Amino acid sequence: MRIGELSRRTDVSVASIKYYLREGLLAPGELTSPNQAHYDEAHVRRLRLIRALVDVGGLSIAGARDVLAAVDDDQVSLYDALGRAQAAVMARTEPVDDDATERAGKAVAEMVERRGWITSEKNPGWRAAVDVLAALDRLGGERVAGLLDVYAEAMEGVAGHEVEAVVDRDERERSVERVVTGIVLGGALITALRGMAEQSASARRYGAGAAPDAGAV
Amino acid sequence: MRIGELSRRTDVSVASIKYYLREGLLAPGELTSPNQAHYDEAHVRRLRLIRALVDVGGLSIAGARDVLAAVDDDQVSLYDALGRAQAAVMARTEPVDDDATERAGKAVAEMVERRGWITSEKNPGWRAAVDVLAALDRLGGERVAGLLDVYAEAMEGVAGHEVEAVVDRDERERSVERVVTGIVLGGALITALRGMAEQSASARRYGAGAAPDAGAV
DNA sequence: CATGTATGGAGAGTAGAGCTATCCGAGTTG
DNA sequence: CAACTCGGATAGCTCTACTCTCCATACATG
Repeated sequence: MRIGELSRRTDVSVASIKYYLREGLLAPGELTSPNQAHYDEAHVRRLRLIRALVDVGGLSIAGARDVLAAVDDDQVSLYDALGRAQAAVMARTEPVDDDATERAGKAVAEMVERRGWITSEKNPGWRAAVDVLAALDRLGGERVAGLLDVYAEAMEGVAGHEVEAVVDRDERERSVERVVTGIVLGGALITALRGMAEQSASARRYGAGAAPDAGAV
Repeated sequence: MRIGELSRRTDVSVASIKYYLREGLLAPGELTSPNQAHYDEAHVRRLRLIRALVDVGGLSIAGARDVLAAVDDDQVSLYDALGRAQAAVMARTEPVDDDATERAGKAVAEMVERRGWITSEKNPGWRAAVDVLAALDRLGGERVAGLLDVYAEAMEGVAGHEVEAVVDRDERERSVERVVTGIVLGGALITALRGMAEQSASARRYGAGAAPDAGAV
């Protein structure tokens, strides 16, 4: 198919498709003449993946390009893909060096020790966790910070299931794609469900009748 | 203190402070003369909160203004604050109307029914959950979608603890602030810990020695 | 008390992100 | 053969989150 049909099939404007081509998120079609190209089902699929990562997962175009490059590059291991997808979904901050950060670093290291997690300070999540705890420290948010182990336990349970579900020893490319969608869309799903669960928990705790449309905007 | 000291105390540039004043994220200082104003500890605190929401929580300035307005407005209930904070952290998409969305809507409704959650379609999380499941449906991501109940159960556990930790019947304003930081920063913390837990789980499953710096970028 | 630096407030300017529009010469369709 | 569409390149646009400049004060220092 040519670009017009690709656009119709995916509900992405021709201009945007051309933009993604330029930015390297989407492979060029096969040229049949200097100004005519063929696109196939793989392009349809890729475009849907791009929109899912960007619209639903909230990735930037640059972030999406990064993780998609990992999907395409068969030198990239599942571990690397995991790290890249994580880096793409986490807020990046430049490091500060204060007491709060130091205390936060210690708290994370102790938690990892306590739970016996096999991870390192190079994992994007480690840095991000330290940043959050440091910010909470500066704000006096000790009640939230006190839930560190609650959160950690919940994520430990989730992560075990995710790894089982997502990895498949046979097909590398599909596996990497599942890892990426798992991290990005799974994260969005967790956020969404947390919102619903919180509304439910507070309704149950403080009376369902109090605010029937509670949580609506 | 005057604006210069406020800037030094918080590591936020004077120009940015003025911008936050203009955008209504930060209340004006008390004027002692037409071009001289006083700022106090509340301003320091608020600025730190702004930076935490924006830098660590990834909120936009408009999103931060929204949730901070809820903190300041004593007409806003804890329920409303919950909904506003949720809306600010979730990716907003315009609704599509296709088969995938319909199936996703059914899956969410059934899950809510099954678990007996007290929530409604008006909760921002509900819409977001439907969007994610629909995107997974379009991508053939059934393995991730199959974890819906795993995620839901984990979030159910987390939400219970969060509501207990965060709400305080006595001080409304502080409570609202805790709700907001809990949703926004707690969400960032969950994302970070999930990343670490995933690295750990995959290292444990597929051999820790395989990739010592696994997950690094 | 003169002189230099800081201040509040307003407006304009800036850089980057993510498209969108226009143009062109070359195919394709009816 | 006329009207449409294409691939590719470039320019332009809108929005966000600052950042800069200006000016008439105000405070601070010798």
